[in-house]
Amino acid sequence: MRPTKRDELVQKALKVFYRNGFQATGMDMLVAETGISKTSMYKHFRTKEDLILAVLRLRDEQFRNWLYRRMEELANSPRQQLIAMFDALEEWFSEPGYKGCMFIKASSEYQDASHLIHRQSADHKRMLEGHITALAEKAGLTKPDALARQLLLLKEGAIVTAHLGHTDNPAQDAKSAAVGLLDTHGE
Amino acid sequence: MRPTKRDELVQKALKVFYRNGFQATGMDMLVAETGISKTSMYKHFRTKEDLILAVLRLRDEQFRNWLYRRMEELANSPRQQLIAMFDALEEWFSEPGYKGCMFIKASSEYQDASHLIHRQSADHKRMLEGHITALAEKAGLTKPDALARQLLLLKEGAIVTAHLGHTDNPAQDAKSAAVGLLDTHGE
DNA sequence: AGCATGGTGTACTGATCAGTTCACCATGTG
DNA sequence: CACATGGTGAACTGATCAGTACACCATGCT
Repeated sequence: MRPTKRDELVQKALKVFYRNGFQATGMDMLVAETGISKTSMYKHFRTKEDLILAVLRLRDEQFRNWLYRRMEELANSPRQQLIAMFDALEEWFSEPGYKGCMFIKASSEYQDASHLIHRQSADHKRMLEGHITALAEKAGLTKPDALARQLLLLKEGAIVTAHLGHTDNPAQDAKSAAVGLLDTHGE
Repeated sequence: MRPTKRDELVQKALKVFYRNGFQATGMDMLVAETGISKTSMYKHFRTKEDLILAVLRLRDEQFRNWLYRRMEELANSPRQQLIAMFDALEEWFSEPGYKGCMFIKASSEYQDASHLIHRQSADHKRMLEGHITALAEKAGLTKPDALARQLLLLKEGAIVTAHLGHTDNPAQDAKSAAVGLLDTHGE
């Protein structure tokens, strides 16, 4: 099961969905942009929704790997890594074609909390929370779970603010706030 | 120019768009749900986009009025009002049918930063920022503009987190963080 | 050789999309 | 009375939507 057409499709569909939105992207556009035949798509995925779920799974893996790695590269101590999260975010925001968080957008387009796409987006956020909480524990901070949730509020806020684009550098605003939070959470 | 069919349409369309999303709501659904004829709609608005822009204008007015008033009702001093913003948010989040921020969703569905709908959403956030900054100034806090931006990051983060629903009480998490921030911003 | 696997291209279905057309109706005001 | 204003209903256009049907092709394994 090596690099198949299926994987190629998911990777390319990820880019198109990210650039263009989920509902706004039709299967015919996917055919045009990926060069993969519609027949083939529907052999691998029963519905468009199934394809989107696969895309979100890939994006989850991609994003978490990237963020965790980048945090480790930018700082050594767990405490500094938590802060470095916002420097990593700033890098992301300044990439050309930045269009916000795929999971926030997915939950905006598939609003119902019971919808699979919505729930899978929530799962992604939960996994992030687990990682950040663990890091806060390793840093020996008080109330690591509450702190992690607060840091992630800053992260989500920065992500949507960067997309709205009405503010200069939300990542650095979030970073300053995070530094303050870490101070009040002791050590 | 008193309560016309036009206003009625905008008010009812607001609810349908909020509940159902923008792209996912067709004009025929609007006819069915508002009881207003399609002919009439297109007499008042040249396109669906025009209608959405009118809906967003109403929502902006509605939301800011509600939030500012609620902050004043819940607290007296400017400083306490800033903190009360998060109690107001908690009330909002726990309303049945809460589906996140209409402007974040609008900018998710109309991603391009140059799109009118996207820009009008950014305008809404800018106006909020102006108000909160002024309040931070009245509270005599240091760096009121930076503080306002940070508080609003917490607000946006809480809004999307409450919609994703993977966390218990993001409003109170945000409030604790806000209290911490206010402390570091002196007085 | 035979045959399965995984892919292609094209044309189609029925539904739905935004938007238009046209004939009609109720109200109020000159 | 006449006539404008603001509304209705229903049928329509042409495009696009998700998904299907069918005939075909290339590869590789046995």
